[in-house]
Amino acid sequence: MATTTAKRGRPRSFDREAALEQALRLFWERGYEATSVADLTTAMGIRPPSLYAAFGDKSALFGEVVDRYREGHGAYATRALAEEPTARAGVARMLREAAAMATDPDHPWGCLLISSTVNCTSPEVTGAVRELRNANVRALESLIRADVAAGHEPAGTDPAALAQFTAAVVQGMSQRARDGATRAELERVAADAMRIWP
Amino acid sequence: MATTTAKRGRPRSFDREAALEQALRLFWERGYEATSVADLTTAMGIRPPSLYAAFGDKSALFGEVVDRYREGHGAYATRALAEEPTARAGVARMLREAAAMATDPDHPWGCLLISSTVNCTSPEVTGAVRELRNANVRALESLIRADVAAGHEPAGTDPAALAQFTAAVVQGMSQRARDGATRAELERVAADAMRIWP
DNA sequence: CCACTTCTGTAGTGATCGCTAATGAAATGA
DNA sequence: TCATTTCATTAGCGATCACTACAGAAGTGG
Repeated sequence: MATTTAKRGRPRSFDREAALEQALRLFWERGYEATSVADLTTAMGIRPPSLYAAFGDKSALFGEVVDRYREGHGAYATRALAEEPTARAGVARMLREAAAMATDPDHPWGCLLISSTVNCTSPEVTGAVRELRNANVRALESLIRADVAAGHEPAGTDPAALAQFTAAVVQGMSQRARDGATRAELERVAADAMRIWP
Repeated sequence: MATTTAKRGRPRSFDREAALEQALRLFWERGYEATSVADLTTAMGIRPPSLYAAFGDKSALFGEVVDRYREGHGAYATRALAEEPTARAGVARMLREAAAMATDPDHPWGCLLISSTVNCTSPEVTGAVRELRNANVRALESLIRADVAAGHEPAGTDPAALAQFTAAVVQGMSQRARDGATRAELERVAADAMRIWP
């Protein structure tokens, strides 16, 4: 198979990445189901057939938005857990950065993975995003467990409980941000949450 | 004005309270906007004109549902804070009971006030329920502050921070319940959360 | 009985939902 | 040049949205 770099046919007349970013903002702000295709095409500056040709359908577009979010605005969490020397330090940094991200005035408040499919009648879409959240909880639990096994955390550290508690706090912080809580308030919540670690 | 107990005209042929309960279940499960009037009339066993005659419109029906929820399934929180001798004991009981309520298999998971208007395009409905949540946070802060002033809480107790932290934990527990967290897991979260109190 | 009031069921309203057929426009390959 | 390929536009698909006009049914007061 020769890799044909030259493209046939009429080239796309809009910036796919820029359009995707507009879709991300809208889904982040309003959620999956409350964002209509008409809303999307208006914000993206294209007509419905262009959206369907470039992205498939609404749920596929949302899937790309979720991927983009996880690699962009949401990547801080994975980075914090991966880069800090201990699980405890990673969680502390993640919570601190979550407070900043969730209240950043440059984009919608809260976390897209947490808020965009709360009221969604599509089991596929709801289930897929829920599974991402629950996988994050399991990954955090594994990270803490590995850290305990390596002797980096004190005895009495309960990986499952700490992961579940951290998940509840993060998801609660997202909701509080959407309700208008400030960055300072959420940073205080994050700092308080760390005090339950042994 | 004489109070006419006898009703004129054709009497209503359905149980208004039972119909309201069915609407509550549906709004709790799916949220405000994702629940259609057709869904509601089917669950309530009535036709649209009966719904509109008895409840006004969809948002007014939701308003009655919210009131019913606050006086019913959601009343445990106010009761816990009012009946326990200290704010600390009240919050501990509220969190413990929240874990049980949010995972009760007899009704939808989570908290209706927290989850039913996350993705809602009506500013009136969204704002009204958000204001109820934020009023609860302020009331909790006042309760803790009064308890501190009365000398029932140790020095160093920060009413605003504790109220915000508790709100985040409760709202996070609701989300975790909708994601499938068990009662035992959430009771552990609740118990852990109480450890940040001085 | 009749007149009056209120509720119920039928059958819609216009608007919006996600999505697409058909046609013309803009690029490439030969 | 000209056929081929791909995209953009117009226009509209059937389904569903929240909501209601209308007429008949079921009660009360006289």
